[in-house]
Amino acid sequence: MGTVGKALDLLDIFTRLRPQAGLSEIARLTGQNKATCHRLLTEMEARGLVEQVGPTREYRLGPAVLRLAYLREAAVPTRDAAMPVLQSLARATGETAHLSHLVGGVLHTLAFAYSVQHGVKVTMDDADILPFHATASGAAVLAWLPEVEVDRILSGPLPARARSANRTVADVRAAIGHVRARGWAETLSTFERDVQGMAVPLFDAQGACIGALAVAAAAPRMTPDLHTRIVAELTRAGAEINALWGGQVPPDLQTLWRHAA
Amino acid sequence: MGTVGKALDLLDIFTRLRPQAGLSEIARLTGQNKATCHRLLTEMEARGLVEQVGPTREYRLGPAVLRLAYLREAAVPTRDAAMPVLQSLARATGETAHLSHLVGGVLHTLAFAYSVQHGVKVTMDDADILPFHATASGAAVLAWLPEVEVDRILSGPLPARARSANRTVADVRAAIGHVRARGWAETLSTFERDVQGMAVPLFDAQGACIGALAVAAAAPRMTPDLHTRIVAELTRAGAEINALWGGQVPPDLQTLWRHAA
DNA sequence: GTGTGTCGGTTCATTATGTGAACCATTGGT
DNA sequence: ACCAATGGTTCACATAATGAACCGACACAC
Repeated sequence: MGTVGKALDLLDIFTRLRPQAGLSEIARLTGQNKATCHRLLTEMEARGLVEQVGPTREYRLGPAVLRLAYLREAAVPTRDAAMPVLQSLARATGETAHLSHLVGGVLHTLAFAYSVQHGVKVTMDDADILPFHATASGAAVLAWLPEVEVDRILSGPLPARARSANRTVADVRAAIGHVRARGWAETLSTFERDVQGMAVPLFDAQGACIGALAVAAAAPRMTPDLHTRIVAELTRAGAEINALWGGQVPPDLQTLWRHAA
Repeated sequence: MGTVGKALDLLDIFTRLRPQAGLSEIARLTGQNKATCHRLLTEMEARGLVEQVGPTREYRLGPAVLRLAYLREAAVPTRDAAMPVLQSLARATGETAHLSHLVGGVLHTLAFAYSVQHGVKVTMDDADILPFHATASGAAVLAWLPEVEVDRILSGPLPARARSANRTVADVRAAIGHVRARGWAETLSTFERDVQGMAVPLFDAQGACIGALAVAAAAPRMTPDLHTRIVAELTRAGAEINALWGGQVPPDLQTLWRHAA
């Protein structure tokens, strides 16, 4: 792996639960040498990608990332464009809608919208990581990813949540076939108890799968009627976001969605 | 310079006017070898920091920067915290208020707020770069930056705008003294014609200057009365944002601001 | 006080990694 | 058919990354 990759890997240790970390801690978490970490962090600090804070000299993400994000949204307004669709999807279904993005082999929450209809709702957070093995979004993405990518992802370590749900790689592979034939993915009480997730894939201009649009419903209030309504709204919204993003939906999937709506 | 620094420098070529660029163009703009650029870009693409788009294979900022920005704002909500103050400053003065951040020796717009009072207003954009030599924000930052930093910045090339305004390094150095003695910076029709800017510095928890809060007023409607109102509101808002951010304002500056308000 | 464990940061011999001129294969214009 | 771009690749070479050992500072235990 190149030096730049190592440096960028250091950024992944920052999460919502661990917003900052000391030098030794970072070295321990990444398995890199302390001196190496120090050099890489110093170099990133000079560009504002990370910054040191307080007398403990802990590192955290720096202000430069904000600037880059503004420029990205100005150049390609994925979030701004999708937000209205996401909100109308949440309103139409009465449940939580969310959008996830595939970046570097990991599925991240890009945006979400709640419905005001029910007091009990599935809650989310921006930048959360979604496990492939146990979410509808993950299944939707896997189903339309090239075989080699799927292999690479499934050969990785199974996250704790997937193991506890007794989902093996074979289970996931079997599910992929169903998902592809149906045009959307569904999971029941796997990612979280009492959450029913349904998702459709999103594509880029070259027809490569780059993420998923999903509805996360509170399982106790699911009915056959609500289920069909969600499928209809989800496929419609999926087609809409793909159109807004300039995504190229495979023709067979397009017809599946047309029949679902 | 290290490899990581070179890689991150490549990101700086993306601006609002040039949201994407081809490989050869990037190599030309950065002065790096084409093969080097390609390797660095490929490595950054693997982490989603940049992405390639369309049949031209041009590069642009990738989706990973959004995730990093969410995590940054979640960890240290600079923008969210400052936004209300910025809006009330714009409302109280009837002019445009904006906030800039010093990152990697460059002053970037972090946020801004317009007043609805007048149809003619000074307009801004997120992530814009402010020249030190010809803005109130730049002067405010220079006035409270360590001498060595000031030297480093002023020894750099003068931007075209500063030259056209006939402002030399000596001019700027002289101005710094006045700014420091007064507690706030002011420029008249320098950054843009018919724009009067006034700014106060912002500090981090260690008392280091990290940015500026400014009001950009339409010069034609400036009156002595408005001028004193802006100074009062600006210093009050400056103290407030420094408090919100946990910034340590130098004691002598605190007293200057108290007398101005 | 004196050990013992951290911490952030630095040094420097070793070597892995990055470098870049020259090279393809394509594309688009003349 | 030619030329001048483009994005991307190769490989001998040299620069830049590496990491065990080190430092001084701090905090806690005894």
